[in-house]
Amino acid sequence: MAKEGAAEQPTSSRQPPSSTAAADGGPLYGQAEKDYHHLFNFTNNKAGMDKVDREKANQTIYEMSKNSSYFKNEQRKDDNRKEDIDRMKAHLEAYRNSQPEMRLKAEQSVRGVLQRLEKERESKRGSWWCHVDMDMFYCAVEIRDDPSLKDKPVAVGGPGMICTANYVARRYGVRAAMPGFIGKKLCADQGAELVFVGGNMQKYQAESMTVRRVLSEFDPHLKMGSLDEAFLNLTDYLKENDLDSHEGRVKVATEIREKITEATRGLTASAGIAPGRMMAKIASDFNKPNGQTIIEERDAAGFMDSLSVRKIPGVGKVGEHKLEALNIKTCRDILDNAVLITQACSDKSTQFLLRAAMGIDGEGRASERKSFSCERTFRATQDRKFLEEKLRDIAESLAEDLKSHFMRSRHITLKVKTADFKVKQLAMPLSRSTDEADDIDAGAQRAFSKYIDTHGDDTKAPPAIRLLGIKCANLTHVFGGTGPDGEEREAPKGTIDYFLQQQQKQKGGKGKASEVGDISIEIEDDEQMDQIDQMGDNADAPAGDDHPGNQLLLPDIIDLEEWEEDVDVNHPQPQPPSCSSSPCQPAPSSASLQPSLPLPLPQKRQLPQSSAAAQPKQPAPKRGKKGGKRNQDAATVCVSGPMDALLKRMADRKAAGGGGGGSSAAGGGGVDGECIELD
DNA sequence: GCGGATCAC
DNA sequence: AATGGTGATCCGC
Repeated sequence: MAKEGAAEQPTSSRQPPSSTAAADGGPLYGQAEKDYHHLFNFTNNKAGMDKVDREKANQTIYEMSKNSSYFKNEQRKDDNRKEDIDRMKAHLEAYRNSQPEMRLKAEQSVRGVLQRLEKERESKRGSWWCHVDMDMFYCAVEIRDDPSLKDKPVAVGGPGMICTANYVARRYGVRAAMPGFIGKKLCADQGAELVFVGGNMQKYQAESMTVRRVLSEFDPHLKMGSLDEAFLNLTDYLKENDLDSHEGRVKVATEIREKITEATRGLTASAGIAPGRMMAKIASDFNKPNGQTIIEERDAAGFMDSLSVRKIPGVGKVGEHKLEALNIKTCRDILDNAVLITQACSDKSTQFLLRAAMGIDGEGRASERKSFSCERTFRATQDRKFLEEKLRDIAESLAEDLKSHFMRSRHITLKVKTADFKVKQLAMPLSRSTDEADDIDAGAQRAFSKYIDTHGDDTKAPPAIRLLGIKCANLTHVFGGTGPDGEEREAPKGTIDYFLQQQQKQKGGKGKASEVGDISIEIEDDEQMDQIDQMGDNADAPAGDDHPGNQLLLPDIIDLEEWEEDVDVNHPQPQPPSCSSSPCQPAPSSASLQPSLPLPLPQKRQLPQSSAAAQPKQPAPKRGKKGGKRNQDAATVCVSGPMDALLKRMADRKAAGGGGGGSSAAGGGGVDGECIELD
């Protein structure tokens, strides 16, 4: 209620130059910030900086960004979202004015859905998940190995992009995913100098393996999300070790973190234990860094209720703003306004949001990889020859990638980003599956020609381009043939590819040996999929895969359950927020947090809160106090570092050297608009 | 099926 | 010296 007016703001969106005439006469900062700073991904809304510093940082960021093409594009996108919102609001208005019987029906339907979900939650009791998240992982490794960095603001990355920043830097407003030159300025303005450290993927991978080794003791089927985080199903471990109690969980979380710190010679981790994957993940972020949070079943609902919707993995900046336009800020709000959401969101989104708000995990099967992609940013140019060569390089890189994974692709998509940051994609089906650079290149070049043709007539030059990329999809496994150098294609032991290869050999063994040139397999049946799932834990298959983050070969032990429905969001309306305000989360009911280890965190206190259900007397183990709200004041800023790509690229370059090899593109013979023919 | 968007890391 | 790269999913055409 209320709030409605906010969306009415004129925003002057439509005319690009006039509103952005900000160049000189444009809006002054004070006003501008109100309108725009929500556009940044990294407005710090967490603790760590006091308000003054925060405003100062935001001003600096705004000043450095306001005239950039990047920022102007962000404004454009934001304006589009506002239009979406207006449409949505109109839709909702129509609903409000609809026949009472209709609304009654909708309400009953929602009630039914909520009841079903409640039942589902009930049925899933008793399973315990842990999420472990390394604190500022890359940065922590670098600082450990060079203690002189300890008290300086440090960022892993470069002037172009920051992957991870330490907590000293965060105090100046430096964030992961922030361009390095802005971070540098933020520090400089406050008399400090940001130290950049180039990353070393190999090292991080090694550390990650160390962490994994420690964790596998608690759950041999653990799933590494990325180098710096992992999900564990602790249900069995807790039972088998007689630790299935609050105290037990506290103990396990503490032990996990201590063992990690010991094994990594000083790196710290944060952990969350909860009756679900999603809640565990949220919990691990709750007391970062070097902290832990345990959520008991009886506290789960209360914990979720007070949580900001932004904490739900899958609700990002845009989703948050859309929900905010509906006046929905917390998970409790989601449930209270379930009918509204039903009307405003797609079925998928509605399901997702309601489930998430109740703390119910989505069904997540780690599916087979569906695409390979490669994209490069460079200085914007119209030089066609340069661009075509870039495309060739990318095609070669992808071909290598495909080959090393024993995959072929039958469909490519060209991606083009112009100097004004607008992105276009062009699909190009191929006539057959391929892993040859020539083929990929031919398809991409054809798509590129098409792009040029449609974006510049004879009189007007095509726009300058700052990024080119290719995505290969429609994948099939390939075994048995010969590789690029004529050697037999054999998948590395321990990989899914290896598994399938063995299977294929067995099958082939009964009749015709594996003499068949190329065999393509598509995995479709569930049984096979399950087998693949189960092999992930092969401890012997660390395999230094050249690919850092991915290669999901780790299974996911999920309780059965049929409900499909996956993860994803998509809601209706945003609003021109002036966000920033939310001082982190209130910690609801009795989520007990257990410090342990050095832990510089101040003890958090909680006031009794009207936590709905009577508070069963909870064993107050050591210190953890439960009760109600917690204020997160502390100087600690949470933000887990988004993993990078910059580093990946560095590593790739180092490892691969370079793809060279010119050779001309074998022509896309048959033309015919739709599918490019390959010989 | 395509192209645009959003999200996580 | 000018805001990254990879993979996935969803939605509206």
